[in-house]
Amino acid sequence: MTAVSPKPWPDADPRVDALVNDVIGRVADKWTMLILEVLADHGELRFTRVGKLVPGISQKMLTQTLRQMERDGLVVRTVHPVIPPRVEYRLTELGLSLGAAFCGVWTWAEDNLERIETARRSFDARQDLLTPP
Amino acid sequence: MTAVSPKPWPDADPRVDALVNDVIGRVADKWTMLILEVLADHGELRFTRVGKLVPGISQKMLTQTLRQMERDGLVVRTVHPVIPPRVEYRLTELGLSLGAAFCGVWTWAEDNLERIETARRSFDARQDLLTPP
DNA sequence: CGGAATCCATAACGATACTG
DNA sequence: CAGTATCGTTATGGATTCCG
Repeated sequence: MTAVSPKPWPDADPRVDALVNDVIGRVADKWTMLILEVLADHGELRFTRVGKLVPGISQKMLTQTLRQMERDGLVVRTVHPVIPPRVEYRLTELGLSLGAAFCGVWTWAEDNLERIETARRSFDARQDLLTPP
Repeated sequence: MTAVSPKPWPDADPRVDALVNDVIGRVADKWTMLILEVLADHGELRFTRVGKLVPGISQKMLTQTLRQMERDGLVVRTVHPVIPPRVEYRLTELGLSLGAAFCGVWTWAEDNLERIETARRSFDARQDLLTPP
């Protein structure tokens, strides 16, 4: 992590804001995060292996998400010109740093899972009181 | 942040994993993050005011996202029984802690915006080389 | 003012089939 | 094995209208 501004929320400039939001939108989706995790855990992996390590992902989304991540400079794709083909994926330094940044969110989610589920049940119970069919 | 496991990536249990992923999937979307930010910045806000502070959000998504956040215990919704109606939203302690956790991702995005854009341009340029119509 | 309800376009995704 | 291509479905989100 490089320099951090002193304010609790980093920026107010709407232009930077929009870009940051765009980046986050691309980076913070379900599959990207899961692939990020397995690559951070296992280092370099083959295409099929990544697919097996990410629970419910379809082959289409696997390809698509890996391409995006490659485009964004989060992973490097290495093609070994052999038959059958062998393609390895690993995180770049940028990808690793993103993993580190997201680590806080993962632990937050873990730490607060029950709190959230309790809140949901409570909320849903309140809703049911207002609509008893 | 409470106790953190020693490993670089927090968990390997597939069940917890799935739940965490679910929570992250809900919590890490575009609008939730933006609303989280404006509420963290401004404290308590009225419905319309939040809408104005979040750049391109539609009224539908504003309502929907705020409801979800309320259900998850991230915000509290206070209705003042006056006319015209006055409804205020503010972050709970849980919401604030999520904001703090996401701060790392925001600063990461800010710090690496240019790196990502450079990577994208480079990637796109490489692609164009392979398909010159 | 703060929504709820409806309609509609399109983007996202999964399943399937085919290829080098 | 590591994809690409196509199709059909579902989910998502904007625009609009109406209501207490």
